[in-house]
Amino acid sequence: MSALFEELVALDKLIHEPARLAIMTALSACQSADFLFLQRLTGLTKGNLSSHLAKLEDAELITIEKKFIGKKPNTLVSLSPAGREAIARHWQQLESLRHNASQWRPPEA
Amino acid sequence: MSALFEELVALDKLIHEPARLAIMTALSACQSADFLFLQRLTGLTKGNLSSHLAKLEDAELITIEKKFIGKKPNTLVSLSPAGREAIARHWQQLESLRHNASQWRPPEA
DNA sequence: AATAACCGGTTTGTGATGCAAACCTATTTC
DNA sequence: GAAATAGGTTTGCATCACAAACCGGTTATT
Repeated sequence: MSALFEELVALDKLIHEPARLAIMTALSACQSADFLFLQRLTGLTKGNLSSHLAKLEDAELITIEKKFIGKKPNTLVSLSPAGREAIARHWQQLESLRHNASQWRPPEA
Repeated sequence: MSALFEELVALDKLIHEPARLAIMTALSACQSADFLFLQRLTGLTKGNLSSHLAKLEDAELITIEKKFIGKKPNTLVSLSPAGREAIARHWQQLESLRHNASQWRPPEA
């Protein structure tokens, strides 16, 4: 019944935020991606991408490896197992909530 | 190509916020609902529900009518035409983004 | 060999936001 | 007539997203 909407309200905001939802969704389609690739993909500025990644890393949803390719620094981002599960689950929640809500009827006044 | 993810990043945050997504989604299934009904449905406190409604009203996505039922004040909330369109559109966006992203493949490095 | 421009980011500053708690006015209950 | 309840609004604070400044190194430019 109304558990539907309470569940909606309680969606994990760390993942729900649009930029991070985009990052996580993109990562879920590949094993890893580098910083610049993600930046171009999402259209975020470096600064914002950097801080979103930091939050996802703090939450242990992604792992970040920094190394040098030749003389250039390179940051490689990948989903952790927990992250892969979390993003899949988030989309499932949204999908089922949307579906269930579409056939929900308010209890007659 | 990457437009997918840029579109995700650009989701309307006014509607995307979980509590408001729940409010709008619930409203989309009925013509109108009163304050307490929405409060029980979403589990929000009065204060937070009130300020979320104020934001939605400012954006002209909902209309709020206050009247008295007998001696008690009563606040009736309904979607505006724009609001009805906006919430439908938001779910469509999410749905199609999720679907498209699931078959997206990163361009080979 | 300076210097300017670029690459790949991180840190900082700030305005907006979500939430909880306090408050308010009127009514009902004890 | 005091206390609880209904139906909200306002206030205060802590967090957050975004832009802009910064930074260490590298590659042109002169």
